[in-house]
Order: sequence, then C-alpha cells, then structure tokens
Amino acid sequence: MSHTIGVRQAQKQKTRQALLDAGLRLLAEQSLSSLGLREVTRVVGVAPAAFYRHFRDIPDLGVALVEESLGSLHVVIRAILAEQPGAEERIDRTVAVVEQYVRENPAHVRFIARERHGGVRAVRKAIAAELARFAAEVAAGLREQPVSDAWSDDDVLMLAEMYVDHLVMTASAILDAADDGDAAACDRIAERARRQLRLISLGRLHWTD
Amino acid sequence: MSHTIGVRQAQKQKTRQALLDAGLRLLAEQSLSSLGLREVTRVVGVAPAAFYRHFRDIPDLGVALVEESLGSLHVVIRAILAEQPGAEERIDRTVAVVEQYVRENPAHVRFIARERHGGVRAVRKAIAAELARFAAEVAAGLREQPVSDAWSDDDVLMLAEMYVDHLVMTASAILDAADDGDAAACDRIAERARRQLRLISLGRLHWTD
DNA sequence: TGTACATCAGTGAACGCGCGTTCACTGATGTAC
DNA sequence: TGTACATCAGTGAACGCGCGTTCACTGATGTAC
Repeated sequence: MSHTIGVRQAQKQKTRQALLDAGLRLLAEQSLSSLGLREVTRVVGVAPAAFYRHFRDIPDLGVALVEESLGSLHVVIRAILAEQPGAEERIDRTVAVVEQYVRENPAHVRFIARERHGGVRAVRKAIAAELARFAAEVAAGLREQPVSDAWSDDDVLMLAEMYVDHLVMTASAILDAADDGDAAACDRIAERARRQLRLISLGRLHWTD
Repeated sequence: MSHTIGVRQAQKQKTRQALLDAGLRLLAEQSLSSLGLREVTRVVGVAPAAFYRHFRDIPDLGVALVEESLGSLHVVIRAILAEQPGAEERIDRTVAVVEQYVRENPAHVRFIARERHGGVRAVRKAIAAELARFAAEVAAGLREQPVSDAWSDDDVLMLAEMYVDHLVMTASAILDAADDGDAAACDRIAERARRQLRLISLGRLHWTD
C-alpha cells in the first residue's frame, strides 16, 4: 500500500489523543485553569516533557478539546434540522437527541458548560466561536421553515441563539442530575425542556414585527 | 452606648470582607479551583495563616461569595416583579435593571456565571440553591399576574426557570461584551434579550394545556 | 535489498519556586472584680 | 476607676511537596542512495 501514514506519526497521534482523553477525564473534578500538565502526563504514563511535543501549554490542550467536543455536535444538529415533521415531533426528537448526547458524551458536555465562562480566555473564545457557528447553522435551518417567511434575518438569528443557549443549559442540567444518579430528575428536566421549547414555538407562531 | 459591637469583632469583619474582596478580584482572571489561599492573603496584606481565622479553605470562601453575589439580587428582582405596567414596559425595565446590575457588579456577575458550572462542588450547589430560591420568587410574582390564571403551578415554575436562566445568560453575555470594551455589542445583546423576552411573552399569551 | 545518515517522539534528571498547613508566639481587646 | 487575667486575630518561621520548564540524551522510524 502506497501511503498509510507512518508508524511514527500514528504513534504520535495516539499519544496526543491519550493526553486529550486524560485531560477531559481529569476535568470532571476541576476546571481547566487548575489542571496540571504533570497530572495529565501522569495519567497517560509519559514523561512530563513529552507534553510539549503535542501542546504548547494547558490552554492549548483546552482549545483542542473544544474542537473535539463541539465538532461532532454539528453533525447531530444538521440531522435534526433536516427532519421535516411537525413542531411537536421536532421538539421531542431534539430533546431525545440532547439526552442521548449527554448520556454518550458526559465529559465533553461538562467541559463545554464549565469552560464556556471559565477562567481561560483562549478557551472561552474558542467555545464562543463554535457556538456562534452553531447558531448560524440553526438559523439557516429555521430560515427554511415556512413559519419564518415573514421574519427578518436578524430575528431568525435571535431565535437560533435562544435555541442554542437553551440547548446548552438543558444538556448541562441533565448532566448535573445524572451526576447525582437521579434518573427521575433527568426525566423531569427533559419534560421541562420540551415544555419550554413548546412555549417558544408558540411565541414564534404569533410573532409580528 | 450599650452595645456597639466590639472593636475586635469589627476589625475581624473588616479583614474577612477584605479577603472576600481580594478573592473576587482575583477571580476575574481565573476560576475558583485554581485560586490560591496565599494569593488572596498577599493581596490583602495579611499572613497566610490569618486566612484560617475566617474560612476553612478556598471553597468555603467561595460559598461566602455566592451569598454575597446573589443575596442582593433578590431585592432587585422583587422590585421588578412588584411593578404593574404592561408586558412591554416590564421587559424594558427588566433588561435595564440587568444592564445596570452588570455595570455596577461586574465581578459578582462573572463569579456566578463562571462557578455555576465550575470545578468546586460546594459552590455549584450553593449557586443552584440560590437560583432555585430565585426562580421560586419569580414564579410567585408570575402567579399573581392574570395571564397565569389558567396555568398549573408546575408550568409557572417552568416559565420562571426559563426566565432565570435567560437572565443569567444575558447578564453574562453583556459582561463579556463589556470586557471587550464593546459598548455597541452590549446594546445589541440587550436588544436581543428584549426581543427574546417578547417572544416568550407571546408564547405565554397563547399557552394552553 | 542493504547501508549510512537524519529525524524526532519520548526520556529522565535537574532547577528554582510557590503552595497549603502547622505551630508556638504576641499584643491589643475584652472581662471580672 | 484601676488591676489582673483571659481571649483570640494576626504573625512569622518552618515543613515537605508537586509544580512547569530546560536540557542533553536515546533509540526507533524514515529517507537517500
């Protein structure tokens, strides 16, 4: 075979991923601004100095984690937006997808919720940029629905931003409840989220201006 | 005079407040889980060991900061809820109050936004408890408005929680823009918040279930 | 295919530094008589 | 009011420890011929 990537490069990527995984795992119990480089390398089982072969410093690793956390979400969102059934079905589906995402990627969700307003500027900026892309994508999806015909682009974006904020809040609330091992609370939060989305949906139908 | 508090006790309270102020100031640039006890005492100008006369550890100081940050907000909210004019006026007034609060207490707002999902469990719990009280208060206010007559208590609380979340998000977004020195962005966020509140208000008018 | 050299991910030892916590202390404030 | 003793907020020195960063290094992988 002509160009499988080299053994060396493959091993390097493996170590890099191990550093990211270890960082994310450690961030369950603390925030990025207190995460130690030696902590991370200790979990992976490499020398502290090896860290510098992959990241400039801890904030740099944080930025990489943002990409890893939110990159995959875009796919999920596009899938929901592409669906065409009624408002009620779309709401149920959205909340179900959020629940599933939280269940399957708890550490990533916690990381984003924690560092969105966290103590590391570069990471805050990276998250803000990803969520803005995210909102733009949702806005494009909303734009195509007939309900939005009379809406200004500005108002569609406003609505999209509210959806994105609501989605992040919901995910993080479900996660907190799951952390407490309280499955009933998770269900309650999901039901609350559905009702809140219904309320917004109603407002949307009656919007004029 | 019979019982002014003692000189000793007054001095102790002064030092305690200085520790809280120093902590809050330092938290502009980092999160609680990386804040150092020696950092705080250095800013105040007391010996590190003096810290233990006031707080068990840094998380304990964090919990005190939650009380300081959110205690005063209850008063503000009650004031808004007590007003009786139309929905539009109440929305304008609410956003104006949020803007003013952020301008006058930026460090407290940042602290709450940052530590709400931060790395210190005790502080997260304290913030959650305060915000829950907060939502209950808002719910009581909404309950008294005629629009809510047909609503279940559960739905009123759901609405109140959405308002509280929205309020925290808005405050924190305005703060971020203010940090960048971008006054125009602050105005844009405030306008967006008003429109979002209008949308929710519309949904509220047409709610049935 | 085999050889000689280049690359570079990861090593391990060393460094200076600031951390949280402890402890016996000091001296101003408070209290009892 | 004056005196003798108790309290206790804040001191300053000491401790062991883990931190981030540097550096010359090793040895497996990659490349040129």
